[in-house]
Amino acid sequence: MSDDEQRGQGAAPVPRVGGLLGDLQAADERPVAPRRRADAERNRTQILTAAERLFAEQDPRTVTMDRIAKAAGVGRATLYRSFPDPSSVAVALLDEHERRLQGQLIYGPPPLGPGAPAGERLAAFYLAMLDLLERHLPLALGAETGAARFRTGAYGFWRVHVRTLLVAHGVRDPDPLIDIALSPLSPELFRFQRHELGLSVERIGRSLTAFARRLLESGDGD
Amino acid sequence: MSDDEQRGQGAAPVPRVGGLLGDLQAADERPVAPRRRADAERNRTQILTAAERLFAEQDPRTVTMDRIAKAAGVGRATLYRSFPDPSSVAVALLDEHERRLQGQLIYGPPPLGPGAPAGERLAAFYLAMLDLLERHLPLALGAETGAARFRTGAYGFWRVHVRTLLVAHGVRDPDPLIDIALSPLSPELFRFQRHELGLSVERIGRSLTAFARRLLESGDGD
DNA sequence: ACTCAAGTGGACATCTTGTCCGTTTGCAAT
DNA sequence: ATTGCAAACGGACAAGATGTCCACTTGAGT
Repeated sequence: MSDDEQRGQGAAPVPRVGGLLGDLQAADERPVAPRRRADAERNRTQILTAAERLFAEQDPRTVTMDRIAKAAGVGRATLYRSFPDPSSVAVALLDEHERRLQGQLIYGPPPLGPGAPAGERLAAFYLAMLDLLERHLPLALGAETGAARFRTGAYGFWRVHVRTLLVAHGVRDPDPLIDIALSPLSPELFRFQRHELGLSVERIGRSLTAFARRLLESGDGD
Repeated sequence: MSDDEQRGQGAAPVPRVGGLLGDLQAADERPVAPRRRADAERNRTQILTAAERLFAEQDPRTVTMDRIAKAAGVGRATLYRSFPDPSSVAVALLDEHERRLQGQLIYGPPPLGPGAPAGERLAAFYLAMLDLLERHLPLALGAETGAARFRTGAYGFWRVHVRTLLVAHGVRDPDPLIDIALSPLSPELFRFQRHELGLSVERIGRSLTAFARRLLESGDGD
């Protein structure tokens, strides 16, 4: 769960995600420490548990606020108190899993963490994200609906990471390339390749690895 | 409009799009030639005209079947007779504009058409698609909702084209790379880069050009 | 002119959304 | 323990969207 979930919340609070980014943004608000009531905490857990099951069971795009509330055994208004829409529930769930990878990118051993050439780090990042998508595709798809993936804190984190790699490699104008480099990781695209085309994770992974190396080839800069 | 719009239609006919692909699939049904009634044709025109305006005026994701029907001055059931959901209306509109580009890719002069190296053709394709996105972004965004872009006939056409380029360049396992190479053209991504990051079309275009050349560099095969 | 299938559009039942507001409940101060 | 109060809860409501049904209208062959 996000650290900033301890903050007091307004009428329709959007749970902030994205780890480091969220920490920085909420830093000045944290000391107030308005801790959540026990029943609220319990309900939140029920909501997340029920939602994770729902997203896995049916088409993640058809999960509705009403059904989440019913499945969690809470009223609709209670659910709205914590989340503005179904996708933000999925985002909150995904956030837990993404946090580990975020740590590995910064502090972990190469090639995922610092120390390896940019091209190798990008390739390793692709493989790690593929693994994440394979294991949590329903959540990733559920997080797409409503406010797009570009708005999530996690996406902001991936952007910062990829930008670092591009700059380290000496790319001339890195900014437009950031999101281009991230676009092959779209959950919707993964679903298509994986379940409509029937490609294996390994095959996609090999292509992405070659893709990453080609994109950030050692030798020339730009 | 699609050639296959002359076909007879069932209860909730999905207008097929995508030119060549559509033609091939409908080939055996065409000779029946059950031509449409005049009032149906008139309504269809009204629907498309009104819808194009609606998609441009408001957030394309919020355009509803009810509003399209109201704006076109027809009943809801009449609208459902031709299109199953709002996104398929957008797809039909987009299809007209994409058809010209499809022709140029096959019969036009290089670098868009045959004759240029694969990398240059891919770069030219990217630029042409960017131009299309810039001019018809609302429609492209409207076409995303509901059945995803991967299901449209047009996307199938782009896949065939890119696959041709990859094979011509001698890529070992082209199939997983097809959709990876197409992923930077996601309308949602374009909207983000263009209107949230504030990048110019030219800047995105330069990045994509470099990207295409790097991806299909002359010299090595794979 | 006549016939009939194709086409039309109002209406209906269902579902979802977001918010309001009276009631309940946790927690801390007494 | 008791009590007071803000936080939390959840039933209910109005608005709006969806997909389908069906009685009526209309275009186009005979």
